[in-house]
Amino acid sequence: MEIPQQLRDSGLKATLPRLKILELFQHSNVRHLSAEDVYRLLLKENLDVGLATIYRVLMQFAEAKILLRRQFEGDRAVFEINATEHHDHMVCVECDKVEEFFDSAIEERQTLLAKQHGFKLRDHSLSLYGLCKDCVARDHAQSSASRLQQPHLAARMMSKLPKHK
Amino acid sequence: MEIPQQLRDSGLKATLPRLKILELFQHSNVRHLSAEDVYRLLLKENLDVGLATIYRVLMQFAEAKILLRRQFEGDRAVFEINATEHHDHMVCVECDKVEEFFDSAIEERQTLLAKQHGFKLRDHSLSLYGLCKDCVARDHAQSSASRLQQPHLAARMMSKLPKHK
DNA sequence: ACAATATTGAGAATCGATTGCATCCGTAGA
DNA sequence: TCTACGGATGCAATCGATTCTCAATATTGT
Repeated sequence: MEIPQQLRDSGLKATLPRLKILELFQHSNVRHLSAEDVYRLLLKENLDVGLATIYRVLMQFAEAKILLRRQFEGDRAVFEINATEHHDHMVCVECDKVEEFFDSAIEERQTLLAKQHGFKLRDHSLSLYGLCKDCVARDHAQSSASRLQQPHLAARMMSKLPKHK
Repeated sequence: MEIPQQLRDSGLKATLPRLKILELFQHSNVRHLSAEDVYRLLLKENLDVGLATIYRVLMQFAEAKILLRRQFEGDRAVFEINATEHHDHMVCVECDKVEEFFDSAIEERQTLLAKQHGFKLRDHSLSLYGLCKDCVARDHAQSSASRLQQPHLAARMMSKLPKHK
């Protein structure tokens, strides 16, 4: 469907910021984008849309079910287009890559467990955290050289790096 | 084990704030506490510990695996004592009650799926959101009277209430 | 008890996100 | 096509949660 029509169907005027933001999610090869991500991507196209507008538009798109809002462990919120089937996520704690997966066995168990608890299920969120295939391989290559000393707990505690670039 | 010893084993000095905070988690009947929750509970015992200290101590306890940090959908971070078996959560979107559950079938599927993706699993987070048994019952009782008009999408968008009291 | 060192508390600073407001613009109707 | 209305935008101010800075204080090994 045409983007402007899709917007009007949700009761939203077809403005430039909204058109461009939706286009971004439909065409970007990165599926999960934060408000800042969107802001910077639009800047690259010489579109200086205010951050406040981006936050507002993302919120409206989420309300209209055009986008899905996701919140991974401690990280800022990201959005993805709501066009594919339901799925959960594997997040690499090293390179931040996000992979998607679906498992009907897990879905069924969730439904069953909710029922057993008298719980009326509205939504759920399952995320696996760890090292993706590439990062496992890379870490393995490096570790042979400098395996000798691991920083101990106290030292690691002091070195929490910011997550975003 | 004695609390002071438990702290020293983690390389932490047995200070009053730390003792009291750990005690709180061991004895409070509410399992999941935010930093603010801890702050207010300590105030009730006439202990005015600075918020910064509480955030620091909670972080250290999480690093030391004494506490587990949890982050539910959009909400602030909460902590729970890491003494019981691993479990996941059902969160009531109406009364904020948190129930815990465990399902080995789900756990196994997660392990399998990670392996299939070449993913080295470190951690995972599964939360179900919906209405708990009590809130389902309460809503049901009220709905017969005022079922007539539901606020429409735009109106609901405008009424995002803050989550904490 | 003392010195060395870790910890605390208060407030300022940061971070992501939201909001108020004056202005601007998309769109339905003339 | 033109116009006016109401929604949409940008900016700056603000928010709540968390982290940082730094001087003052408390804990621990000796």
